[in-house]
Amino acid sequence: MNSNKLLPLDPVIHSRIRLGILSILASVEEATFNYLKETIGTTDGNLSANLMKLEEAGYVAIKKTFSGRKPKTTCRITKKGLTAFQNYLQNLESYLKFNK
Amino acid sequence: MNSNKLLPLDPVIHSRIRLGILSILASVEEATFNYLKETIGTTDGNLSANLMKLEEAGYVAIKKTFSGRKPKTTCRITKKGLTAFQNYLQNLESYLKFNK
DNA sequence: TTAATTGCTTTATTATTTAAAGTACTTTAA
DNA sequence: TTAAAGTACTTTAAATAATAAAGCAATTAA
Repeated sequence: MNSNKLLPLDPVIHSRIRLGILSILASVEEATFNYLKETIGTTDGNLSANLMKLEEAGYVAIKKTFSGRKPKTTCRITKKGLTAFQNYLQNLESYLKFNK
Repeated sequence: MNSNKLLPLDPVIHSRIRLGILSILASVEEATFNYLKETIGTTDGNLSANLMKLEEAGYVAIKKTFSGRKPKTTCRITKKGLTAFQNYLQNLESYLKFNK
């Protein structure tokens, strides 16, 4: 038995949408709103709200520019976000490898 | 790039408490209320409510007996619960191994 | 015998998620 | 050229869920 306590999971990260956002941003340098939406498989409103939550936590940086004449939202993970994400993954292991 | 779509995560399982319950029960044959409570690190009320949710979903079976003269709640994962849990873990990999 | 403890469940508060509607344009087509 | 449809989001409101606090029915200890 390697583990007998489960570690806490950062509630800012432990939501399907936000976990998805961070998983993607941890591997991809930066991503657009639409890329995130399609890859995660969610709605505009849900993604918008969850991005704001991650931004408030300082886990992602959101850049608003224009692509031609259309608004464009680009997101990247911050250093703080990456650290938090890595810590989340580490704690998650206590669940996945319980008793292993 | 191995993956470019994130798979859905069963909402009955994707909660810290319920994920903890299933992680433990998947490895331990059966567990008492208190063992779960201490291992997960939660309160009585929270554990009680989440166990009921898992029971309603048919993911865990709850047995109520007496240990001497005191009530005792013992939980085990059902076949349906194990299948759902394994599926959850498989889908979770699409997050953990994104772009890997 | 009364106070504390155990082993839960129930209720109420707060937070989160989801869906729907709204805003501010841009593009296409009549 | 203007009306309709589309894009790219944000905001609001409703449904769900999580957490904390209070409650209950005993048992055990002082």
